[in-house]
Amino acid sequence: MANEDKLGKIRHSMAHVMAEAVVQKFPGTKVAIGPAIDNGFYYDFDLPVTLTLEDLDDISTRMKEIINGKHEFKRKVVSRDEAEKIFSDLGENYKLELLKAIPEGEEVSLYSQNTFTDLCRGPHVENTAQLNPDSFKLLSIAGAYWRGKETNPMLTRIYGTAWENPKQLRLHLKHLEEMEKRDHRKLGKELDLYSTHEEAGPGLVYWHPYGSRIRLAIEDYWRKEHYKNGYELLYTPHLGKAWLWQTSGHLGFYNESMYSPMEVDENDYYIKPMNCPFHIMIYKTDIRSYRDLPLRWAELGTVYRYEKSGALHGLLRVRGFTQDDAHIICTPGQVEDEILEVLRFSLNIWKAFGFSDIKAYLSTRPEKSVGDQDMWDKAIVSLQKAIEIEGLDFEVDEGGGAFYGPKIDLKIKDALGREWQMTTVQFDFNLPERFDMTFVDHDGREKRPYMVHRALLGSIERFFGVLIEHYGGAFPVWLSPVQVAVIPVAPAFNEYAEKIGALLKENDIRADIDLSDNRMNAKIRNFQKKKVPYMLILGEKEASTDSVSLRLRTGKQTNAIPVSEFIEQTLGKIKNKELI
RNA sequence: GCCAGAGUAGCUCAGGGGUAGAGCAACGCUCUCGUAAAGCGUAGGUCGUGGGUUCAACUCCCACCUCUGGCUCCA
Repeated sequence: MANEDKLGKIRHSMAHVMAEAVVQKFPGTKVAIGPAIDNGFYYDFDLPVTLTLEDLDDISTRMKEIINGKHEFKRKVVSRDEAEKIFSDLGENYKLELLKAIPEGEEVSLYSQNTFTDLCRGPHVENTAQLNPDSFKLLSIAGAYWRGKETNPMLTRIYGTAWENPKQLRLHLKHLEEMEKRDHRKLGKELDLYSTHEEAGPGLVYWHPYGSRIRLAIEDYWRKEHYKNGYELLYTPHLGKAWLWQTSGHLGFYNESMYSPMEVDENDYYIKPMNCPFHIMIYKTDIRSYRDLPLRWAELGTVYRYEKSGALHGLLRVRGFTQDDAHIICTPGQVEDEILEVLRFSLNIWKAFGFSDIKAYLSTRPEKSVGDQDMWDKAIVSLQKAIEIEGLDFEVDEGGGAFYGPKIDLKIKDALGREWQMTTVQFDFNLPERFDMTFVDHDGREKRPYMVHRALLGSIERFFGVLIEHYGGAFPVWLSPVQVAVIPVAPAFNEYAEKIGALLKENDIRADIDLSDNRMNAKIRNFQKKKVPYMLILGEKEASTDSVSLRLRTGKQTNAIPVSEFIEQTLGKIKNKELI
């Protein structure tokens, strides 16, 4: 898109202007790379000082001056030797390294504006006059490894956002504010949904009563759908002896994500980072016929993985989580249908939770991998076919598969347009081999089944985090921890409130009855802050006519609804998974 | 794990080398109330943990833990 190109040029040019400002302000700074990114730009610096947030203001001010100076962006093609001389004179060793990485035969170009020259392929705007000094903002300072490698030195990265005009900038800043408001960590506290505890172990989630109510609603629905779609549900242990993990290969290739073993009766036991080996143990308790296949076995399996401390993030990145895992074991001939079925099933579930903007990513064979080429090719074809039949947008991630098989990942877009990787459907050519899984085919011969791993929601914890942000805490009725708040207008009507509350509970509606000595207005405010979808206000009028006065969290109110009608209506909304 | 910033009452936050402050919440009393906060009062903190400097540290210094923004990694 032409517009995107234009913004890209603006952002990339902003990065250069920022680099100039930083180099001017902090002589001795070496510059690394500074690309345009979604919504803005960044630039990585090797600075002689550490930056503070106040420095960003100074840098912005200097940037505005540079922009207002109406400097031309000049492009110059130079020979490698010339470029090398320029950057070694400047002492820009990062640029020299980048220069060396440019393939032979490719043009080496420099871009200069005002006092700053950068090794850059461009393109840029023609003149800083085309940048608006009031449509960018420097946002944050962060550390970043040179070229993204952990062993390389840590550089200082400054992130900024830049737009064509101040209005667009304002809109974007508002969007950022909205994201902050919906942050699941903030809402998790405000709505009393979950907590984590440093003294009890970081990255481990404690589900509070209201969070648990939501989780139960999710899991109940999940189980029902799985039974409906031909799955059996399993429960398996949390620990397994080293033998299991040796056989599966996890001790070899997954060791650094696993918790240290504990010794029991002179054996090493490991807490599970994955559920698959356990499902395979169940598979191997019997001789399986082709008539038994496909087997679809699902489990809400809680796993523990060691994550680097800096990687932990609210519910989205934790050390203990429950996967909505399943393994499909089938004949090679069945696999195509099974994949299609998984995809279809998955899309239905996403729809029920209110997500319909979904994109698929197909990952193919990486260099280091197991299994013969023919199997890989066929598997990839069946994955792609399924994506196409379901009419999903997709991208191919060449070589992005696991070493044991190709996969489809689904990324879902939330209400704010952010993509989250949740569903994963992965072929496994490794475990059936390692565990010597077999089935007896038509011809009486033992053959190797295909195995497909899949997680729909991914993990309950992460899904919950995304769900909170998607709805901004205002969950659809069927998921709301409190579906109905019952509020008497005065203590004299407590009895009627209790009667109505009991009736709701009898009908499996989650109701909280507020008999505190708060005034009615305060009660409404409290429930409003908890984003309870329905509030029933009960006083003389209602008690005498066996009715309720309904207030929605939107503020809308309807008076004198007969009790039975309200219950029926609410049950209908729950069943149809309506927002409110 | 790495770079930077932060950690003060249940929550949100102020303060600052001389014995710790507000609002909300909690608790008690009064009020008996019609669609987003009634009034008054009481209680609540080894100022993240450990060490150091100092007559004196919540404040300054060091180490560690955790959180936040990133990098790396990923459900």
